[in-house]
Amino acid sequence: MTVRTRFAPSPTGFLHIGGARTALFSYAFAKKHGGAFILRIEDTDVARSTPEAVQAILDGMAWLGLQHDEGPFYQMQRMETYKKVIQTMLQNGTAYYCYSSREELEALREQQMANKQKPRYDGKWRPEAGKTLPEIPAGVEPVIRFKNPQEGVVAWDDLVKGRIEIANSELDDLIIARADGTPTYNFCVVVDDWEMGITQVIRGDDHVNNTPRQINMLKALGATIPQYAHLSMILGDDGQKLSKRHGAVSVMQYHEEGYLPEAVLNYLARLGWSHGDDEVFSMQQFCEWFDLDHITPSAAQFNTEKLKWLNNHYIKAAHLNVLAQDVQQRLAQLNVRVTAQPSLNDAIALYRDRANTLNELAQSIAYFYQKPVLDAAAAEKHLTADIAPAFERLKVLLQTADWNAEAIHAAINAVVAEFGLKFPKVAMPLRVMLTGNAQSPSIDQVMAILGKEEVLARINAVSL
RNA sequence: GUCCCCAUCGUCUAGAGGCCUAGGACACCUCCCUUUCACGGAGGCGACCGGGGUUCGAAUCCCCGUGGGGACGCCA
Repeated sequence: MTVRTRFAPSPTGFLHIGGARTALFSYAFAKKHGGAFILRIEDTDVARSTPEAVQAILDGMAWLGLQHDEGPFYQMQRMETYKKVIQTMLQNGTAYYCYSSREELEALREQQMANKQKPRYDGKWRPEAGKTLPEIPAGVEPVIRFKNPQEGVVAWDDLVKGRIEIANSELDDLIIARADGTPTYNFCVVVDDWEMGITQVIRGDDHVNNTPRQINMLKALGATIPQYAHLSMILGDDGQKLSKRHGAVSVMQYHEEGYLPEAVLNYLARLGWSHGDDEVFSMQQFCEWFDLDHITPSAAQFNTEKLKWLNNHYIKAAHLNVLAQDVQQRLAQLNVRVTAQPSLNDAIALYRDRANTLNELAQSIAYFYQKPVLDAAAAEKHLTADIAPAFERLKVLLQTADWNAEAIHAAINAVVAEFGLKFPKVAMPLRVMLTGNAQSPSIDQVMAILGKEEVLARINAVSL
């Protein structure tokens, strides 16, 4: 059978890191088996779903390059299908109307909690052979409930967690359609997974408890039961659960902060999945290697430091032109206008090794295009009066030097020799005058890129 | 409270009963490279939650405990 997986987010917020990993694994599983990856938007919660969130999810998926083969399907556009199925269930007795009010149910729940019982529907309106149902109250719009079996167990072999068995006595009759007639999540999922021919449901393990209910409904509909793989959750850097209030960030924020999608993808792939000792691999390699057997069942803590390390790796490996295009925009955001000279590509080539993010890269090379602000501590330490004579001489030599790193290096060396200094005694002040900082790549290379005119201007701007 | 799940270095993980003196990666520390800072290279520190079984042999299997997490919505 052809593999068909799906990613089914609800558009109530941005695509966060946990959702992105779920999507990645679903995508990779489909690719690995030559199957289809389907995107389905679960927007049946009309009150909380927004078109902005839909767009945010689409943007996030696009940035990561997780392209779906089918969809996006929107559940709100499939109402007729759901209603048809509900009618069938009402007719064959696997679903029924329930007139219990919200207040009634709330009171029931509280009472059960007080008695240290698991809160659940009491089955008041559940039709049974020989049972007389209460009189239908006036003015109450009924909900529709699924008539869950009361005996036996539901079991499945979870592809990540192994066999899970839950007694039907633990389950109650869940609502499949609201009083206003709109179907609810658990029901839509069942109908969609069934009709869309999903073969492996790969999702977060907060859905484990929904699985037995869904299986029961699938059985009631005579549908084929897909396989399930429940992924454990991703914790924040601090080990705390990620939530909207705490730590959860959009994948697009990683874009804004200067992470490459390759790095995020590679990092996410290794969060909960492994292929021996392999750490760095391409998306293509991942899709060839991916399997459900090597997914860890336990929760994983996000580690930004490792993400940065990977991002640095991909920055070092990226094509210069691709980096230049991106960095130019980031510089523009910093109000730095990139000019033809100094060469942006050269500046990036010089700095990429030390940048963990593209933002860092942009910031670190901004001084090529705008006068540096001298770091006070560095200036005090290195811009001392005693080197003034050496710099007078250096200016003369630079004036006539061929403008390449070797010649510049030779010029500095000549001054160093002439004044009996050590190389850093000249290099460090130069560093501060030209870049504003005490750290930079080889100063001769920096100078070569900056250009003779600008180098001399910056040296002259400092009075020793 | 009830049900379900989870448990190897600080973090991500390898590990499918002997290959484990528990391997790799990030982080951290030391040294090398060096013109500073990085990059790179070489080392180092550092873990099988506890207790019982099963077995000739257990990080790996079973049970109990402990700890963590999830679910219990007319949310998804």
